[in-house]
This record gives sequence, structure tokens and C-alpha cells, in this order.
Amino acid sequence: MALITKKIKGTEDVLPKQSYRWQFVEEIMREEATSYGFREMRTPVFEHTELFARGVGQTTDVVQKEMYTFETKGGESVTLRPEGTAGAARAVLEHALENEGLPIKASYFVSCYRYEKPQAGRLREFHQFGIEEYGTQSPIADAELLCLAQSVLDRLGLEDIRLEINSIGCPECRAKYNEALREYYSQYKEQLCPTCLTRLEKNPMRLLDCKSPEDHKLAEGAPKITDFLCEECETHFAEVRKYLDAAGVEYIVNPSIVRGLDYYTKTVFEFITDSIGAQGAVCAGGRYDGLIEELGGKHMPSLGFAMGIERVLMVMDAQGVEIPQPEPCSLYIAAMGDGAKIKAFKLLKEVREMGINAETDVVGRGLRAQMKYADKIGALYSMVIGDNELAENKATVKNMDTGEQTELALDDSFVGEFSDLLLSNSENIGDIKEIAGALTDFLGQLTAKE
RNA sequence: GUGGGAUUAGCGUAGUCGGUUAACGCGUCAGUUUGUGGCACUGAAGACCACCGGUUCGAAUCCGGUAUCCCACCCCA
Repeated sequence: MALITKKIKGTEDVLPKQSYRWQFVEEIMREEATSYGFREMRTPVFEHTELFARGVGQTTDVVQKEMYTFETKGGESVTLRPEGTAGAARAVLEHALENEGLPIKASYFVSCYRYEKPQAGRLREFHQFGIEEYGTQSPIADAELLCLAQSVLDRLGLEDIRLEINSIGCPECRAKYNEALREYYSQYKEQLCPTCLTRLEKNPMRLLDCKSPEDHKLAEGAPKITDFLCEECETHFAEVRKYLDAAGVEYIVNPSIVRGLDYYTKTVFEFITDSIGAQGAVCAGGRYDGLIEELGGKHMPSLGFAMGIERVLMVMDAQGVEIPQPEPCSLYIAAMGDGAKIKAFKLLKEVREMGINAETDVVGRGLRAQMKYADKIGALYSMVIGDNELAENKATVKNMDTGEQTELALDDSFVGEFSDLLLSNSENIGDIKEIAGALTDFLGQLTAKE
């Protein structure tokens, strides 16, 4: 087949067969965010370029070489969002959400765009679930955020994910620390790898997580950020850990965790897995107390995280986490002849109105081929309607698993009868009874209280 | 941006000391006396062998370039 084009490099299609996996993780993320009091917000895919330049930071790789920036017909420079925080912060400021009370709590699902070379776990278009909280400087918020991320990952069934946290302090402590790092590494200039030499100039903290063995050794003797934190930052970090301990969230303090986006302050963290290759950060975030001011707002300490949906799905895949399959077609009606087709069409509408998944032939296949199709789509029941059924006004529905046939009248009673049949043979009947039982108990307790 | 590996039907693969109609499995579609799926059988459709150029009488096969995919660096979710 000579296609005129293929998908753009670094992008992925989610096909009909696959979409239930996305829906499953998105549902859990939404539920968990809701239970912590976050409500979803949606912002545009593109923004004025300066938003990202200011928000994410001029010096970052993301802004300097990875943005999809273009000029509109009106001559303004716009950029496809490379991350979710800047747009969220912009919207919060623009709509003065602080007037609705603090903190402002929002969650989002976004597609992001970065012009990078694709590899395992890294795409040019990728998707994130994110949490944003504005207007709190309390360490409790930091700890709560981590609890939320942790419980999302737990509920998704991911294993062997470690939480690494660090504090990179406020701008004041960080400046002092960078100075100390420059001083330390300057002694070893000859030993540093070429990229680290540029890091020494641009972003000394990056020196700490260099993968080259020699540099790694040097990092061990380097000054630690924790020794440079001011009293406030140090107390904050200690409090965060105290609350994490109280909640039983396990973590390791990793002083070499640095974030590549300029807006981070104090708490930074990454949830890391080893099961999907080199790009193992499945969720990352932290505090960005200066961001809102940077964008022209009042001082408003804030924090948040982003979780990579593709990466989460990769981990689930790698670890063989089972995702519940979508409901199959419950009733397939094979119809032959015009009269029967019309009858089937009417019946299907009623069946579907009861919330039952149902299908019929829409490509004009013969009976045998229709049955094959019913089998292929995993239909639970099939039913044949032809002239005979029409004349007698009844038909047999066939359990595709057991082959068992049941005769049902093709009148107003059909939908009711069929749904009873479906229910009685449902594998989930046990679950339904259990839920009904729990519900009864719960209602009982409620009435007892009154 | 820098490296390494790969590229043959929808999917997974075979085919290279260059030689007539490029093979197999799965899948798709149709049929096996026309009213019943899974199994089996029969048949069909489906590939300018990623693209462009070169070497050669002759290229899926050798050479060069490009693209895409995979993996790693950088960086990040």
C-alpha cells in the first residue's frame, strides 16, 4: 500500500483495541485526584511562547532546543506546550482563582510536545497526568502530594518503584551551593567529561548525576546541598519527611536529584522504575514557590507533579499488570431477509437502551459469516432471526460459550427476558451480589445513626 | 545534536558466494449443496523486498545517501 504519509516521528496512535488501557489508568488518576480534592482543568495545547520561556526558564534545554514554536498568520509566536505547569499557572493567574480561596487545587491531562530524539519512554508527543496546588507553603502539602502520587501508582498495580526526594532549597541557598560546587569541581577540571565542563558553567548541580564513572566518583566527595540549606528550607524538608514517615510513604533522600526546569525550589522528587529502560522517571515534580511571581502574579508558593502516561503504561506492560478488558458484545443478532433485518434493528435499539452492548451485521454477510463475526468479537450471546422467527414471533438465543439455546418471544418481553438471562449467566454475578450486600450494610448503618 | 542496531504482505518471519512468476505462519475475505461460530479442508486478495541513486547482462541480495523504527548519550514524564 502506498500511503501518502505516515505518522510523525515520535508520535503514537492509540488504536481501538488499546484504548481501554488508557481509559483504565486515566480513570484511576481522576478518582485519586478527586479523593484528594483536586478538580480537573483543561488548558489549550498552545500558548504564547514567552509563557514557557519565562515559566520553564530560558536556560533550560526544554526551552532552548526542544520547543515546537511557530509563527501564526497574525505574526505572533506560539508554542505547543512542552509541559503542563506553565499553562495551568497562567490560567490560575488569568482567572484570579485565588479569589475562590486558597489553596487552588487542580489536576490535568495534557499532551505535551518536545522536539527530542525518540527512544524508549521518550516521545515527541507524550501525555501527562498532573497535579497543581497553588497558595500553600506548608510542608504538609508537599507530603500530601507525594501520598497522592504514591497511591495512584499503587492502585495501578506498579511494583518496584522507588521514591527519591531531595531539597534544592530556595534561590538563596541554591546560589551558595552552586558557588561551593564550582569551587569544588574547579580543582578537577582536567578529569571532567566534556559535557560536565559546560555544566560547570551553566548548571553545576547537574554535575552530580553525571553517569561517567570518574565524574560519579568525584560527586561522592562533592559538597552536599543539605549542608547549604537555610534554616527555613531545612526545617521545611524535615517536616516533609516527618509527614511522609507518618503516612508510611517510603522514600530515599537522594542529594543528587536535580530538576531540569528552572521553576523548582525546595522539595523535588522522582518516582523511578528500572523496568522500562533508561527513561525510568514515571512521575516527577516538586515545589515551585517562585513560579507565579515569575509570571507576573503575587508571591504564591506552589507545588505539583506530572506523571507520564505512556511510561506508566510501559511499566504495567513490562510487569504484566492485568488491565480489565472492556465489556464484550452481549448480543449479536444475525438477521436474514429484509423483514428480519428491520426487526433486528428495532430490537437492537431497545436492547441498547437497557445498557446492553449489542451488534448486528452491517456489511451484508451471509449467516455463517455473521456467526463467525459474532465469535470473533467475543459476543456472549447470538440470535438468528429469519422468516421462520418472524412468522412465529420467537427466536432462540445461543450462549456462545456453552452452546446452550434459550427460546425467547420477539415481543415487548424480549429485552427483559434477555437481560435476565444475561444476568443469570454473568461471571460477575458473585461480585454484583457482594456489592449489593455491602450496600445494604452501609444503608443499614446510615439509618441506625439517624 | 552525537552514537549503535534494524527495515521483505495487516502482524511475525524465511530467502544473500547477485540469476526465471519473492516463500511460510498468523490474520483478512469467500466457499465446503445455500438457517448457525470455534476445528478441519479448498480457494482468493494482499509486497513496486523503506525510499533515492550507483555497480552489473541481471540486485530483496553488493555499494552510497536519505527516511523511519528500536536502543543509548544529552535531557526529561
